Amino acid sequence: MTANASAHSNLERSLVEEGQVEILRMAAQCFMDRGFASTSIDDVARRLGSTKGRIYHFFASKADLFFAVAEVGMEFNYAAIDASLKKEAPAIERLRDMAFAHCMSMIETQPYQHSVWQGVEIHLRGSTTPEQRERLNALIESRDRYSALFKAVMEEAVRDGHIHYSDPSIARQLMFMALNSPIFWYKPRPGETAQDRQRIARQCTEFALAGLGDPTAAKR
Amino acid sequence: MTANASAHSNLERSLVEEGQVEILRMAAQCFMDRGFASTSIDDVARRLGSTKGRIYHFFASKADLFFAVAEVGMEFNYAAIDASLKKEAPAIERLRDMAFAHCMSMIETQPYQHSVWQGVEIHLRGSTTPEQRERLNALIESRDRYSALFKAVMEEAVRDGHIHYSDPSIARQLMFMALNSPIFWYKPRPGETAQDRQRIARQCTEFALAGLGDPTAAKR
DNA sequence: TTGACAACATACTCGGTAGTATGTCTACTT
DNA sequence: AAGTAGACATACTACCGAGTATGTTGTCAA
Repeated sequence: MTANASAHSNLERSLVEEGQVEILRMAAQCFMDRGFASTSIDDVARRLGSTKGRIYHFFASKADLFFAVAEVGMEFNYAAIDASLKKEAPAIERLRDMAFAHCMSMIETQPYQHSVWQGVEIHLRGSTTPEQRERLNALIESRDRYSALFKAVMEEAVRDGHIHYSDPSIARQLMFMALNSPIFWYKPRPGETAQDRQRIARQCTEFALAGLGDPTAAKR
Repeated sequence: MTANASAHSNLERSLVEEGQVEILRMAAQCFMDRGFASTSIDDVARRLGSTKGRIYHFFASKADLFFAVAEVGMEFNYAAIDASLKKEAPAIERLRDMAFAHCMSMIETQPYQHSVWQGVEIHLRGSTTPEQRERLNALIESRDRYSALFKAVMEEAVRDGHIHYSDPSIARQLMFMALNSPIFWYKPRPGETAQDRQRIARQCTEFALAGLGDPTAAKR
């Protein structure tokens, strides 16, 4: 817990000026709890024990704040899978590591990831103002690049004969769905350890790998 | 398509007075496109080519309309898996049929199911007024009973040694996540046939079954 | 034919919320 | 010591959207 938590904090600090970090954290919590549309700036301010003024001093608009949260969330993900991605190992092994790391990121930065999800959903429905559209497109692009990292490794694992499926794009959707699912149902338990979270991520990963046709998956 | 579409229409007609059906359909579309919170009653009215008056004549509030949509959605699901549930066959076979039928229901009544999902999410965040709370609890209860139908069959299949996993509740979450996922990424294609949708549902089903540890799954 | 009611449309109220304008205090510079 | 700027708080505006109150029109019963 301490290792990852501090890693996240460092990343947060590197991305935004100190002082905005707390705002982002509380905003992410609110967006997860009530959804973007139902969250008022005053809600976030209340959670901060401050007022609107503080938020609007740093962020131009509600959408601006939201995108900041989502972008930090994506940074978490890139950082999480980085080591596994570069590892020298068979594709199937890299894929498993990336999947696990991704899933752990979903669990340990859940509020941020929930905002990322909402951003993607908003994009799918297509309802946005022209100005926010650009920022949203950038987020989606980031998400696509991230997804492509998995795509490449998956294709390699298919060539190696370790996984197989009919429609690759659907397969990726299903894999991410399994790995992302803790976003929706994970709830930190009092007295929970890092091992507990790892067990969750492991089961999600094995489920996903097995779903992709890896015969060695879920044999535990 | 015609068979299922008419089945849905019949169910819709049996559940609500004729004339409300069109309202429910358009409302479901709006809720899917913009989300519950961002959908205004005027949006729904515009989609209907009418005004607020028509909607408020039949539904007491926006929340009332939403719950009506979600409840019809759940009725679709119960109806969809009914035949598979009663079938005389090994548990693993019933499970596969139920999973497939459920997934098809997600695809073919997508807007309704998206509302069901949102309802569950709203419940998870816990933010609602006391009055709507009761109606929401009923929806969640319906969802839980529905999930329990799968739980029973899954336990039987485990006893038969056809599937296996560590945490049953997580396993069920993951299975539903895979089966429900078309809610989010399915988009009807022009000129699409019922077979196309079945192919999608089949891949989701095989992914889910394989994820649950069924060694015969995804062997196609 | 006339009333009564269902199925809407029109016109309005009113609260909540995004965004703004302005004030205040502190720290730091020179 | 005075000036400046950052980091907020306070007070206000303007609008949007849920809900309501009140028409209007067609239909059907008696």
